[in-house]
Amino acid sequence: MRSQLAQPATEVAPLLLGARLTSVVGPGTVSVEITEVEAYEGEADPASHAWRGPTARNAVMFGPAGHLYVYRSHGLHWCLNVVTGGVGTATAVLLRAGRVVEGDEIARLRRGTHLPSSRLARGPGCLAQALGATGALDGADLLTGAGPIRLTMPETPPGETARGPRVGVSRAADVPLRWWIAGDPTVSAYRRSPRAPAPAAD
DNA sequence: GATTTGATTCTCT
DNA sequence: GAGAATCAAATCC
Repeated sequence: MRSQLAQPATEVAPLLLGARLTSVVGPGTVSVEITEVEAYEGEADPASHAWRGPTARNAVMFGPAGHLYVYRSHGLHWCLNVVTGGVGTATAVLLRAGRVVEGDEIARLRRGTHLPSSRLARGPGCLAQALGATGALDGADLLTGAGPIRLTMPETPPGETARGPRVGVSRAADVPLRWWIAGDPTVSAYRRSPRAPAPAAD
């Protein structure tokens, strides 16, 4: 499976739709089925953290595929990425949303309120929170099966998928590197970054 | 060394 | 629809 992930993020991203991410941190097991992802193409992608080259924060992205890259956004939220490509290639796939398929009660507990199931993991920060994932998991190997968090590729195609521009990025905002499962209620609504330049007129 | 921004989300108007 | 909350890393002087 690791070889499957050792491809450019743009190749791996659609493959991750329908994949299952399972965390066993804290009080119990929570599994989510990925419904929305975004690809980041490393140093060639101005929207990627790796755009300026290797740093202490993004070091994991330059490592081997199949590891988890976790970073904090706005000081509040944790965001989860699957590292793809080979060593030295800083491509990664951001996990934006998912559907809780196991550990529903635990996820609901972490999210704090009695939300409908479709909102437990809608959005990158919410997904991480539902799984109990934090910066402590940065660099974790998703494929050993022994770690606190692991990834299982889908056995069957997820059905109809859609593709469009990435959410919230201020650079390269119009590049269609986001994939999601069409019609899924857990997919977050598209919101353009307030800092992004106006979209190119037709 | 100080300043600014960010792959966000929630709440109030 | 707009603004606040809040930490760290990158950038600038």
